[in-house]
Amino acid sequence: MDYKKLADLLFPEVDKDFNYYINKYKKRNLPAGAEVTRIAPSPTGFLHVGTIYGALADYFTAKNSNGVFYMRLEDTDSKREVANAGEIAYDMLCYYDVCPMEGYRGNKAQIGDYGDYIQSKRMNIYKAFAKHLVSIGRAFPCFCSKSETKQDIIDRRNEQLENSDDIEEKDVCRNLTYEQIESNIKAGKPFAIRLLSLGNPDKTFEFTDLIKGKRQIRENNKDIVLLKSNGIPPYSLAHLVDDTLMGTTIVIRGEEWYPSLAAHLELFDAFGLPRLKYAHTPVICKNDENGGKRKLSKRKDPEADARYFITKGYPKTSLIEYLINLLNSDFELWRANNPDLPYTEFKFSLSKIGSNNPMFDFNKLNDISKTVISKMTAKEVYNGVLTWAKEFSPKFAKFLEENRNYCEKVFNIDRETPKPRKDIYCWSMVEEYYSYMFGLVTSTELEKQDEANYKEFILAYGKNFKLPKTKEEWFNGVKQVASTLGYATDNKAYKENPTAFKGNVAKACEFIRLALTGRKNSPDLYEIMTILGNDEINKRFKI
RNA sequence: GGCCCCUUGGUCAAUCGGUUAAGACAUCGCCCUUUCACGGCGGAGUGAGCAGUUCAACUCUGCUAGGGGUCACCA
Repeated sequence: MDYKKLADLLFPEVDKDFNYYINKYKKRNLPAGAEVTRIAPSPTGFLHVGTIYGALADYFTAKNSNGVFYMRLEDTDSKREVANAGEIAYDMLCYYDVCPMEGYRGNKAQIGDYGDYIQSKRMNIYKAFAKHLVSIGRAFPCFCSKSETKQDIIDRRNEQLENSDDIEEKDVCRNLTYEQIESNIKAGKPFAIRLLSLGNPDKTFEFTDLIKGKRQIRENNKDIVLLKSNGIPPYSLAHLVDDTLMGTTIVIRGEEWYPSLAAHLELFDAFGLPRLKYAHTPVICKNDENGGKRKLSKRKDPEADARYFITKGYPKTSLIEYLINLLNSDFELWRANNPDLPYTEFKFSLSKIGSNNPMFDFNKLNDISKTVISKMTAKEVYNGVLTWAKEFSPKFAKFLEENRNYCEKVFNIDRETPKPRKDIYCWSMVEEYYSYMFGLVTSTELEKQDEANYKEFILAYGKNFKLPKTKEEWFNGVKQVASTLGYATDNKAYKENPTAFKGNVAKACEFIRLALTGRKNSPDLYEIMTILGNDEINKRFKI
C-alpha cells in the first residue's frame, strides 16, 4: 500500500510534517545532568493529594539537577472536564510550594518557549504526528465506531473481561485495503487512528525504571488508539508528542501507568524518537472500611482532595513534609538532625522512593504538624488561625480580631520556650481546644466519685480568691488549702499510703483545672489563670 | 479471569548474603515536673507461608497465599 497516499487521504488538511515540529522547538540549553520534569494534571475536578506527592518528586528532581519543572494541562477529555479545574490545580500546586517554573498558569499567560502547554490547543501538532505514522505504515484508520457513553464503555469492558482470558489486541481494521478505506472515507464514516503494533508479548525486553529498577517487560501488541474519531489524541500520543517537544527528560507518573509503558515505548520506537526516562511512583492508599487496602479515591475519601487539608487548617508545611517523608523515608532522620533548615535543603532521591503503596497515616501527619506548629511564634499561630477562621469560621474570626492581644496571650502559653508544647496540629481544632479561654465552661470531665471532694475543695480554695504574683506563691497556696483539707503535700508519703489522704496535690490541681476549664487536660494552670484574671476566675469558681 | 507490581511490628520503614533485624508515628510503663504538657528512658510488637541454593538468607531462586494496579476512542 502507498502509505503516503493513505496519509494524505486521511489528513488532507495537515500540511506540516512532524519534522517541522521536531525542529521548531530548540533543544533546551541546560547544564549537564539537568533534568526536565513535568506535572500534567487533567482538569477533572479537585486536585488529588497524589498530584502534590508527584509534583514534589518532580520539583526536587528538577531543582537538584538545576533543571526545569513545568506544568501542562491535559484537557483532552471534554466529557470529564470540570470548569476551573485547571486553575484550581495550578493554584493548589503553588499553595503547596511546588509552583511550576514554566508552562500553564491558570488563566494567566503561559510561560515558556515550548508551549502551548494546554493540550486542547495543540491539535495540529498531534495530527501531524499521527499523519506521519500513517505515512510510514505504522498507523492505520479504524472505522469501528463505538458508542462512547459511560454505560456503554462499562458494558463493553465487562463483556470483554468475562468472555476471554486476554482481550483481542489486533484491531480488525488493520487489514483494510486502500480501496476499502477510501470508500469508507467517501461515505463519511468517522475513523480513529491506531498504532500498528509489531510487538510480540512472548518476547521481553529490559527496561530500567528510576524507582523500580531493572525490569523485564513484555512487548506490547495492542493497536492502541492514537487519535480518537473526534480528532483528539488520548494520553498515549499526547504524552509522546508533548514530552518530546517540551524536552522532558524524566517522566514521573503514578504506577497506574506502568501497565501501558510497553505501548508507550513502542510508540517512541515507531516514530524513531529517543525513549525518555521513567519513574513510576507508588500510589497512596488507605484502609478500607472492610479492613482492605485501596488507593485514595476521589469519590469516597475527602482527604484525597488537596484542599481538604486547607479546610482542616493544616499548615501547608505539615502536608508537604509528610508527603516528602512518604517519598523518602530518611527525610525524618534528616529533619531530626536539621530541625531548623527548610525542607528544600533535603537531598531528595528518586531511587529512595519505596516500591510498595503506602497508607495515608493521619497519626504521622498530625505528629509532623504538631512539631511544625510548635516551632511557630504566638503571632504566627494567631495569623494561621485567623486566616483559617476567616474562610471557615467567620464567627470565630471575628472573635479573634476583636481580642487579638488576649488570643495571642492564649496561644503563647507554653510556647516560645526551648521545649514548646506540642498539642495543636491544625487550626480547625483551636476553637474547641481553647474553648474555655474563649467563653464559659459549659461541661466538665469531673468524675462521679470525685464530686463531693471537688465541691469541698473549690469552695475552700475559691473563697475570696486572689491570684498570687508568682507561680511559686500560687503553688504554695494550692498546697496550703489542699493540706488543710487532707490532701498529701508530700508525694512520697502519698505513694506509700494513698488511702490516708483524699488525694495529692495533683488531684487538687485537677479540681482547679476542672473548675476553670472543664478539662482534665490543659496547658499550664498558672498561665491560664494569669490570662483569665481574678474576676473571671472567681466567676468560674462560683459556678 | 489475563497480565503486571508489591509483601519486614497497627502505620511509614533501614538493611543490599554474616546485624542482639535501625529509626519514626501510634500504644503501654517509668522518670522529670508535687498541675497539663514538653522532654528523657524503657517495654511489648516484625521478615506472609512452604521449598530450594549457600558454610550462612529478611536479603538469591521457585511455588503458594494475600494486597494493589491495569486490561476505554479517561487521564
